[in-house]
Amino acid sequence: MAFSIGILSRRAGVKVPTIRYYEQVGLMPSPPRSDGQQRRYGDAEVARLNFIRHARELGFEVDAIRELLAMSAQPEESCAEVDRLARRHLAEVEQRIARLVSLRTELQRMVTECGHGRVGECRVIQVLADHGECDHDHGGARPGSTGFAAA
Amino acid sequence: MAFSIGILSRRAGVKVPTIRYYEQVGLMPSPPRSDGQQRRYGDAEVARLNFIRHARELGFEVDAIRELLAMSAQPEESCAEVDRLARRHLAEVEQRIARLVSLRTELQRMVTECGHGRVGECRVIQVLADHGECDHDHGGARPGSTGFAAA
DNA sequence: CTACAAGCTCTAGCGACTAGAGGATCAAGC
DNA sequence: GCTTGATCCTCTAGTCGCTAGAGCTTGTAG
Repeated sequence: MAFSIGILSRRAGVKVPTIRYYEQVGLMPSPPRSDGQQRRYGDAEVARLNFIRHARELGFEVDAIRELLAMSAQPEESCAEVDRLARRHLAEVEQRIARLVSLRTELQRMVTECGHGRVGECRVIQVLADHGECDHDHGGARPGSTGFAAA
Repeated sequence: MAFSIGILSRRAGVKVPTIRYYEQVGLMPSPPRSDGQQRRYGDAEVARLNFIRHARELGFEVDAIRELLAMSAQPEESCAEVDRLARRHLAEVEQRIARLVSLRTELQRMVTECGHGRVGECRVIQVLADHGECDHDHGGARPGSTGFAAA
């Protein structure tokens, strides 16, 4: 019935130090201890940890999971808050996708324009160097030199 | 000709503490100092910092930027390495997009299936709770309770 | 009863910054 | 020349979600 943190780890697919970390940040309860101060868990903790793991896999932050867990303890309440949290997270994921997609576009343009010649004519380097707000030219850089290479 | 870190900050669009951090990790050179030990920069540093900022905006890691900067100092070399770095980064971005897209799908499914009733019947909570490896039932949870809610 | 695996606490590290304390310096105005 | 206030300096610590390791104790199987 009562089992160790290692067993819990295997049953829920979460590493032992991570479980202790979750306890520290208040996602998991402080469980009862054995005579020698070792943590003892039951099936409810497996379920809770699975919930946490799945929420993390979906990209929810620890703070959000704390709220989701608190809400799931109030099954008679309206789920409007749960819905709001999930929608907000969805919106964040969509923003990150949009941003990454535009990064991908620019990266693709860079690598397809690269003529595979020398660094001095490399499109990748040029794009990285040219995108700043250097609207006035800083003068005498020879072609093929970015002029800032000394660290 | 020689200007302060604050001016550099404004010209390159990078915050002052970030510039000092870049110096610490070797992306920016240790510049000459004034009599009172304040950093003095020139135009080359503006260009270098713009390069760094743009690479960061494209999601390159600091280690990769260090390599890109070193390569750009060798304009006669082949740009094969530059190309390799950019392509590897592109592949990482594509992986992240793929992962986020599948997250988005699951999140969308969750929120559209939510009936906006009580938490106990909320699809969002159910999906989070059910996805684990709890293939055998943990017994007597009343309908509407996840059975792990005590922290 | 002895190994030794697994547990414990505590501290520090990752990446890329950001924030703040507490003090020095610089440039401009009078 | 002097004062003011913005800017600069170094140093430490915090962010997030873990992960790694040291050094010690406990549990369990043979």
